[in-house]
Amino acid sequence: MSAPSTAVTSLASADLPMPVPAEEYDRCPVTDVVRLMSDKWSMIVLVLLGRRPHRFNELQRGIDGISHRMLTRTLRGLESSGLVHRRVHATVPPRVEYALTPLGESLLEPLSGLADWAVRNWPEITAARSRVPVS
Amino acid sequence: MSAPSTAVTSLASADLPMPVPAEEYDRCPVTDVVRLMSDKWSMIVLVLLGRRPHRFNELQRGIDGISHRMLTRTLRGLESSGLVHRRVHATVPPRVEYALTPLGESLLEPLSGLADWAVRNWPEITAARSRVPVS
DNA sequence: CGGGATCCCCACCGATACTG
DNA sequence: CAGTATCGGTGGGGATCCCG
Repeated sequence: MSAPSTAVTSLASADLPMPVPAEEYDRCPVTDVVRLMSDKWSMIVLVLLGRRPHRFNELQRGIDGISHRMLTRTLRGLESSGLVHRRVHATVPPRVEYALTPLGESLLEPLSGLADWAVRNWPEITAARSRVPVS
Repeated sequence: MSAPSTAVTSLASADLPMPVPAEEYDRCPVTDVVRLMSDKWSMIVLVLLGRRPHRFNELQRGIDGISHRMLTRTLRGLESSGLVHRRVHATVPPRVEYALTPLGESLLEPLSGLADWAVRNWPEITAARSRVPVS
C-alpha cells in the first residue's frame, strides 16, 4: 500500500517544499510517452501494427472513421518517435508497408499492464463519473 | 516476437478484415485512462498526491507554473473519475485537502511499469525525433 | 496507392479579475 | 484560502480537393 520504490515519473521522491521545476514534468519521459498515445488514433494504430505489418489503405480500412489525412499524420508521428517503421516498395502502383520497430514492440508489454488495470477498474471509473453529472 | 496474450486494449485479437468499430477505441478503457493523464497537469498532481495528501495552495506552490484555475480544473477532473478525494473542513478560513482514493493509489503501480519503460527508452525516442527535424 | 495542401471548428490552456 | 467567470491564443482533428 505504501508508495512503490519505482518512481512513477523521473521526479525525485523527496518531500521538499520546493516547487517541481517546470522542465521536470514538461519534458518528463513518462508524460511524453503517455501523450504519444493519447491522441485519437495512435493507440489503435499501434494495436493493429502489433498484430502484423499493414499497408496504408489496409490500415484505413481496418479503422472505422479515420480519415486519410489523420492516418498519415498519426503514422508520421509514431514514425518520428521511432515506434513505427515505414518501408516503401518502389513499384507501380506504390506499396508502403508499416510495421512496429523493436522499440514499438517493446512498448506493448508495459502498456498491457496499464491496459489490465484500465479494464479491471473501468466500471468504477464510469460509476464515479456518472455520480457527477457535468462539471 | 509473438503478440502477448494479454491484449493491449479490449480489442479482440482476431485477424479480421472487418474494420474495428469506432466505439471499441472511442470508448476503449485503455484509451480513456491514457487520456486521463495526458493533459498538461494531471500526471504531476497524481504524483504529488501519491506521496501524501495536499491542500490546494500547497499543491499550487509545489507545481511550478500551474495557474489557480488549471489546478482547480485538474483536480475536478481527477475527482470526477474517482482517482482523487476532496475533503472540505468547514473552518474559517476554509481548508480543503486532496488525497488519492484507493482507486487512484492502485493506478500508481501499473503506471510505474510504463514509467520504467519511458525512462529506459527515452534516449532512443529523442534520438529518433532528432533525426526528423520537423515533420 | 499513398499522400500533401487548405479551410474550418472546437477543446485545451493561460491571464486576468471577481467572490464567499 | 479556495474557488468561479470571462476572454483570447493555439493546436488537434475533420472535410475536401489535388498530385506523382
